[in-house]
Order: sequence, then structure tokens, then C-alpha cells
Amino acid sequence: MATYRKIAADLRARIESGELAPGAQVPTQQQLSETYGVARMTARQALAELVNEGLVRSQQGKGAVVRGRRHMVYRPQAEFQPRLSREMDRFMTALIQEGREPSQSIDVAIETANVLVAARLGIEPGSRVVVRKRVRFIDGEPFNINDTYYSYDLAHDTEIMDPSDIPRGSNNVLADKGYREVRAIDEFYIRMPEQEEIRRLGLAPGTPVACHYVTGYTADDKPARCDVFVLPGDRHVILYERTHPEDADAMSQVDD
Amino acid sequence: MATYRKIAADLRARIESGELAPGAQVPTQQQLSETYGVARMTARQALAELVNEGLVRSQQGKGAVVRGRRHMVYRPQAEFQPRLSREMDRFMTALIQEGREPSQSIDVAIETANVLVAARLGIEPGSRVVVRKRVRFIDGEPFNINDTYYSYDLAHDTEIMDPSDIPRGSNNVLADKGYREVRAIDEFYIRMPEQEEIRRLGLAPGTPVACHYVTGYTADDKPARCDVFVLPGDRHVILYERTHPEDADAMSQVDD
DNA sequence: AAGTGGTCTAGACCACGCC
DNA sequence: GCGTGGTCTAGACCACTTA
Repeated sequence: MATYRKIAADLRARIESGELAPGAQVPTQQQLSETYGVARMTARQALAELVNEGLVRSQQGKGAVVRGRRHMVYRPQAEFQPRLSREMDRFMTALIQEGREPSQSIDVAIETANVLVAARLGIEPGSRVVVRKRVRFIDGEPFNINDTYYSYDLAHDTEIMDPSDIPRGSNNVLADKGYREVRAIDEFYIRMPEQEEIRRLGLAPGTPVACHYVTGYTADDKPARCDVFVLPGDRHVILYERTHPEDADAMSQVDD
Repeated sequence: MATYRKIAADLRARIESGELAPGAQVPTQQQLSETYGVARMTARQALAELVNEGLVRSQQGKGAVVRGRRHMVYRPQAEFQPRLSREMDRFMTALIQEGREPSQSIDVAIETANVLVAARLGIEPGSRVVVRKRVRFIDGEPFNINDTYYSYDLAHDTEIMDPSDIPRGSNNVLADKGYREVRAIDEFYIRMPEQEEIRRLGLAPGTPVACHYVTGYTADDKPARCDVFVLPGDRHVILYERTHPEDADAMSQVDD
């Protein structure tokens, strides 16, 4: 095995064992090159591997430190569905960070739909869409991206165009236009962030994201809206709760 | 901006524009160093950035090529819930790859629970648990990991210990023991893979994973099982479908 | 000023794939 | 054999942080 891989494995083991806890200073490139008798570039390559794994954060001038995680609850069902059980409370209290200040920036624009959004809204790519672009912050730190797309015809003459909160809720605006949402499909793609996402969210190297599309439908299967969320992996845990249908034991079995 | 970052940005733009489509050969390190008048190590660093973003796959002896994606549908609800709408069919047919051969390896072991599993099963860390470790394959390619944990007391004298398929379904085995699962909580963590996951799944650099915990509960909120799925981002799209409660418009509104 | 990581060089040798 | 990427070196200079 390559030398730098061995050095990286040593450091990784020290992190996983807890010897190097989150926040702890990792040996400097100088120290590693002396300890292992290698060039600094080789020690550097070992650290680069850990950075790309998201285990370590490296800063010019300061050293490298072990990264920690603080997962906030992201619950897609929250908009339409109350908690179902005590167990959910257990998770919420265990995971939610207390005493933090949420805020958001809202930006409304008229754009042309890209292929991904067009496919979900059931319109032609290049059609006009209204998009509410939001970045949510916790204690001033960017937390996630939430861009909501509507077909222009549906939204252009409503409060959706207003770049501030919609007091009665955007779902009720759509309902009044005859697009009451009764069903939604959630899609999650896991990938490394794009450059613009790194910028908007201030992401550290080695931080993957979940890209979450929510397409809302009316009772007659017409798409009403398409949400695009970008959720950094070092800040979110995504939570769903579901009840099994009454006849589950009779009609199905786990694929096992 | 650093030279290698400029080179990387150029290549990234050529990939995003479609000039370099998935499967296309990326310029060699030699070519880049001549084109930009830099040392090969500098060209190499540019390519390394794209590799870590998951955009490019690099192989010794052969060059580097643009990576593509083939997303298979991963639908956590499938076990217990049939499709709800036509729209789901649209997604399924659009996303499912046809004519592929699924297979799996199963391995049953008795282990001690780590803190993550213990917390979810409501037992002490270090308690004995039964774990069914599976790797699922599509056309012989590893696809995802699915390890299912049961408390030892619940599972040790059942077919769950049998390292092959359970014809009647593991959920029915648990139901017969008085642990009929009626509810589940799904948690997703997005992160870079661990070394063991890279090995078991044959992951390329720059491939993040979703780690999916499913905890199943009985009607009186006792945990019955805990599933741990590891889903590589370059192979999965995670799909949920949900209906909004009847009284949604009356009682709630979108946080907007 | 000293110490840290970030960038870049010029060159060497090795491992792998292909012809 | 030849071209590819992978590893490693020794040294240089720059940018940033801290004292």
C-alpha cells in the first residue's frame, strides 16, 4: 500500500478510536513528515484523503482539526402531517438543537424551466416558471437551500410573487386557484455539491449533499409545485415516519 | 485563483455544457500540462478535484473519463405499501432499469450492539444482537448494503437465524412472537463512505452514500427491528410517496 | 517573526492497460 | 514497448494566523 495511504489509515484509526476527538488538532504536515520520514507532500496527501472523507478540516495558517457533526432534524412530512407517536418525540428532542435562531432569505424570480423541473411540473423545458429561492439560516449560519418552482400561469398573479412570507401558506394560495395539493412525491439524490451550492451554503470540502425534489399533485394528478431542497450532510438528518396499512400482514411480506 | 482551480473550472464547464459527455475521455495529464504550460503535478491536482467531486473517474493505464449515473429506484415504503397513484408509475417506469438480474449475499451473525443500533432497539450498548448482513447485487454489481438488527432474545430461536431467504417474511416471524410492526421511523444520514463500505460496495472516489436507519415499532411503541441500509449516491434515487391528511388545509399551512 | 497550510516545479520511478 | 495515471522527493515561494 502507498505510504500516504498508510499514514491516512493511522490517522483515521486514531480518529475512530476517539483518541483524536472532534475539535482536536491533527499532527501538522511537518510533524507527520518527520514521524514517518517522508516528504511533506506525502504527509500532505495523507491529510488530503481525510479532508475528502469529511473527517478533517484544514485551514491555512492554523492546523487541521477533526470535524464534528451537528444534525438538525429535517422532516419533509412536517408541513402536512403532525407527529404520529411518542417515539417521534423521542427522536425530535434527542436531535433538535435548542435555543437557536432560524432566519431565511427569500428571492423571487421568473426563469425558464430546466429539464429537471420541467419534467416534474409537466411542462416544456424553457417554459416560464416562477421560483421562490430561499436560503435558510440557523444562528446566521446557512443551513439549507429551498427553491420552489411554480408554472408561471398558475402563480404569476398571486402572493407567491411577493418576496416575503406568505401568511396563509402557499398551499392555500394554490388551493384557491383550484390546485389543492393532496399528494406528493419525494425524491432524494445523493451527490457532491456543485460550485454554486458550495458558495451559497459555505460547504467544507468532503461534504456531500442530498438533493430533495418534492412534487406536489392535485387529486386529478396535476403537478402543483416542485420544491428543490439542497441539504448538506454535515447538518441534516432526514426523518420520515410512517404507519403500515391495516392489511399489511395479509397482503405483503418483507423481501427477505 | 490558483492555477489548478482554473484548469478544473475549465474542465467542469466543458462537462456541464455537454461537450464532454459521460463516458468521454478527459484530456490526459500530459496534454493539460502542455496546454496550460504547467507541471504535470498541477494538471494532476486539477483532475483530482474533479475526481473528488464525483465528475470524473480516473484509472491507471487508461485515462480519465467523465462519470455517468444510473439511478435505480429505492423505495422504503415498498415493503408495506402499494403504489398510491399513476404518477408513481410514471416515475417508476422512467427510472427503473429493465432486464437486470438481482441477487444477494446473506450472512447471519451474533454481535454486540454498537451505540447507534442499541439506541434504536432500546437496549444497552454491548447487548447481544442478531444481525442479518446482506449485500444486494444487480447484474453481479454490488448495489447496496442492508444489515438488519434484532435483539437476541427476540430472534435467536427463529428462522431469522437462517442465512437464507425467509419465505414467509421476517415481519411475519416477528408478528408471531408478539412483535407485529405497525409503524416505522426512517432516518437518513448523508456522508462519505467508510473504508469498509468502499470495499464492500466497490465505490469510486467522490461517491457519497446515504445511510438509512429504519426502526420498526409495535403498536405499544416497542422497537422490533433496526435496519441499516447503505446506499451509494451514484446508483440510487430514494423515493417516497405520501398523501396529505384530509384536514390538512384546515389545520396546517406550509412554513413559507 | 515564526509556524502553519496552499501552490507549484522538475524530475524520478512504479503500476497498469493496450498494442 | 509505450503511454497512461500513481507515488514520492526536495525545494521554492506564497498566504494566513498567532504571538
